[in-house]
Amino acid sequence: MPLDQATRARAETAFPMLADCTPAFRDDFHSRAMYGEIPAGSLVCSEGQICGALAMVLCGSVRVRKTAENGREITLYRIEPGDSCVLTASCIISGSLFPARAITESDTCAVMVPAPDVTRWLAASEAWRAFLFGLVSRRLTQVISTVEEVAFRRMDVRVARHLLRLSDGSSGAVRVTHQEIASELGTSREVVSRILKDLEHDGLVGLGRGEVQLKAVGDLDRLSRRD
Amino acid sequence: MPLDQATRARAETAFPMLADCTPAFRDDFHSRAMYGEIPAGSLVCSEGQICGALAMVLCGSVRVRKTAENGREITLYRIEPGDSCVLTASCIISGSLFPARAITESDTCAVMVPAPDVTRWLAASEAWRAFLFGLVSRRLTQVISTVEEVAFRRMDVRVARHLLRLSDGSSGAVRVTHQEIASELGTSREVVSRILKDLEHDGLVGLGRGEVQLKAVGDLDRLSRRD
DNA sequence: CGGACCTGTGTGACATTGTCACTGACCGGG
DNA sequence: CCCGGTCAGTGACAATGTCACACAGGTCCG
Repeated sequence: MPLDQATRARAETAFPMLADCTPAFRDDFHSRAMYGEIPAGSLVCSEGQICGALAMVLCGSVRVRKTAENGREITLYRIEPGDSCVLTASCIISGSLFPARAITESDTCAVMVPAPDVTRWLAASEAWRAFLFGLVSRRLTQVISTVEEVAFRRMDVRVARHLLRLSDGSSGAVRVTHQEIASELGTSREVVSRILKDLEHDGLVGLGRGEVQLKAVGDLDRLSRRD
Repeated sequence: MPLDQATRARAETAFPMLADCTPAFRDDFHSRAMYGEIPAGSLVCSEGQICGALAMVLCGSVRVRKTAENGREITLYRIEPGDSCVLTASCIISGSLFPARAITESDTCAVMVPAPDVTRWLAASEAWRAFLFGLVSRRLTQVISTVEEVAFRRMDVRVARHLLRLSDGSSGAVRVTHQEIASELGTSREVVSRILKDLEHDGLVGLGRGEVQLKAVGDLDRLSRRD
């Protein structure tokens, strides 16, 4: 469905580029973009797929992950409000294949732009070019920092970081299973269990079925900054 | 120095985009681009630097790597003839900082494009847009596959792959130190030494100071495809 | 020639992480 | 209540990372 007034406003809040661009482009954008909602757990884009539209996320989040043959998986990055799937963008523009899987983590709403418009605006609008390149550049930087994490960081540090990210840095309980943490970080459930047990032993967290209580956020933060 | 006739030809061979584009753009490109040579071992771009020009490589190669606090390092990807440093490109266009270090591995020659022209052509030339997005897309895919390697692949498999890459898949000796392999793969010298000793024991390779002889390329290839 | 010195490699001990096999604890629905 | 599914804990062992140190092959220079 095309954009109503309220959705236009939300889009312009999430994507400041739409406020800074020329009125001509903005009108064109709003006349072509479609509004869509995607329930949690949907497969947005799968390995090797050719993408037909660019999703610009307004609410919810999408996890882009890579899965190994043995079932282990790792999160490459997340697409959150104000973001967009650049891999999709790259694939649209370069015609190449999508090298990972994207799955909505929560109910997600987005503005969808058909592929032909994505390329057309690339020629027509300075703001749109800057927007897309900004996305790609940020994404590349994010994936590179993922490489750094995986290659150099100790697993307890990575678990601590992830817990803090989940809790927004505040104290309290986080609802998450050991398996979910393992999938996020690209390791196995047993390793996460072991590390959480150690953290519990040291009083940094408390453990319950499907939840982790952050007890000493200061210590967790210190741990997460090690090395 | 600006491009002479021979260099123009080399550039068009390495970058087919220059042959497929409009004559107007091609002329513009050749009038603005500069030819440059960079000796092996030069630091092309360092962490956090703002890039002033886009290098399009004609010969030689550039290794882009990330270094950890403890000195370990890993190769993110290589820029080889026909490639260009997209991180540079992204940084130019989005004005962000370069998140890694790029060092020439061998004497490298390249065509340099000043940053203002990079953005100007982005508006003016369809071929240039397709070229840049293609680069970025490929690069993102490469870095993602690096994540996959690091997160999921066994180290002996990765060492075998790297040796085969170095030798172009043929038999014979490769001049490389254990430390160099370790830096390439993001591990430590001791681990590489241990794995090479095992490979030697199994008759897959022979070892000498600063060199590895590939003795059973078939077996190495089989190992490199495991999992 | 004989050291001083540098780079490259080998090795043992130990910590961390990954894998496998199995156990039991919790929770919802019949 | 029992059953089946999800979730977590554990021990054993393999693979990898880290540290400390030994040693071997060169180069340079007195």
